[in-house]
Amino acid sequence: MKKPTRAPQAAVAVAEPPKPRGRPRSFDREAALDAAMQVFWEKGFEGASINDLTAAMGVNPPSLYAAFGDKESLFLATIEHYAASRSDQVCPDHPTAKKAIEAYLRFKADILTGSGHPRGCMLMVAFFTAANASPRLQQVLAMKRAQAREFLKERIKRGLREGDVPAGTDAEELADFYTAIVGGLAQQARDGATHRSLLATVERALTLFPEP
Amino acid sequence: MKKPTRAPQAAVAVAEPPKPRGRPRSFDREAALDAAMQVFWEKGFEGASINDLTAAMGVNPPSLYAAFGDKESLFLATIEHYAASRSDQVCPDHPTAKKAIEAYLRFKADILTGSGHPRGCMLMVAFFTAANASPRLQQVLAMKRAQAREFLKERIKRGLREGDVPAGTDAEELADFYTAIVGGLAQQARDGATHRSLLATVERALTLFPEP
DNA sequence: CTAATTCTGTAGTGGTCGATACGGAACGGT
DNA sequence: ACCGTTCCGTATCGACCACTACAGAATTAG
Repeated sequence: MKKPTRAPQAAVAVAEPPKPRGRPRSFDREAALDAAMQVFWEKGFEGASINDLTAAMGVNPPSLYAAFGDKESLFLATIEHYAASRSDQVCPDHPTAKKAIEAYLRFKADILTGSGHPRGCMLMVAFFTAANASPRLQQVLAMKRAQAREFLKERIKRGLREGDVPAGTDAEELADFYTAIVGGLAQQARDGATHRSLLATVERALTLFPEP
Repeated sequence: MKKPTRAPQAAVAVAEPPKPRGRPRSFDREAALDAAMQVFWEKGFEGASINDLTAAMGVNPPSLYAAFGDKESLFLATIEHYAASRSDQVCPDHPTAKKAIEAYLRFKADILTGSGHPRGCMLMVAFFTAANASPRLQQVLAMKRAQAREFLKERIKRGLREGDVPAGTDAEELADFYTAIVGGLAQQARDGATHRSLLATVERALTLFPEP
């Protein structure tokens, strides 16, 4: 992607933008994206109107459309923003599958009841509020859900290879179980459950993780 | 509510309707309600338009409004129809709390993946698609959710009294856990999970039901 | 029969939806 | 200074939303 040729005087700054020519944008794109994420997180995809979004972002409709495209593109951008800042933050360097999944569940419980943003999981809200959306959007959301399940499954499989998960364990089935736990936590968090209540369910669910 | 006085000639038929006077309704109210339920179940409250509903019910808008009131009233009627025909069908005569909850979970798994209606739990779809709805509607939905949790909690408490649940068991916490399981099952079913997969999760979740 | 009543279908109502046309403002290049 | 470019704010656009006015059809009461 990088063309080493043609670098006129930019000897120092590599990522320097080539100075856009027209009138500069009067708002912070990342801040506006974060505001849009909060609206979608709270009201869902179909439940959030352009009016809601522009009000929260402090931007007029033409600026929104110029910066992000249509409503669906903006939503996809907020999904990536959400995944990058929340969903994909699990560090993978836990010694055993059980510890990795414990960390994953605790991390989820933290986010689901965290302050400074709406309750529950944005991807789950999106899932249930995109029934009339385009197949493209539904496909992206389905992929995100499948990724979460895949993360659990692959970590269990690695535990099987490394011996910290007893042989004969059904990785698919165990991943399904903990995926269900995460889904249940997300729903209860949306319903107003406390962080403490979620952690209790996490603890209980972890007690039946198979050990050698 | 009943006035024993003034019963002219209705000696035999007690529930006989007093023969309405105007033009008779040209559609079956229960069938229309069931069709509306399917639409709301699939698309959610905000996602289902009056157009979708009238098309599925085979009825024109004025007939819909005359028979059910506004959209929210129709939705509340479908919620009751759903609860009466699906959610409230658990027979309570199981000898132990574990068996009762096992039956409850298996029954949920059956409904969530049943044929002849959309996947997943209508109440959960309603929950996530009523963010902009009236407080009255949100309150009704919250009550329905609380009832499900209460059913589990009370059955566990009864098990504690009758001795089939070991003393010291935290009924609140255990009920929260199985409520999360049900929520997770509902989400996975909506996502296309098989009945078999759901049953596997149910089996796994039941293995950590405390026994004396 | 006529009158009263209740439902049905047509054809809309005002309001909000997502998305835009347009003219002026703010910038860099020359 | 002047021009091309890009963004901003106003003021919409047609489409769809939940909902209904109205007139005629179907029934019962008398």
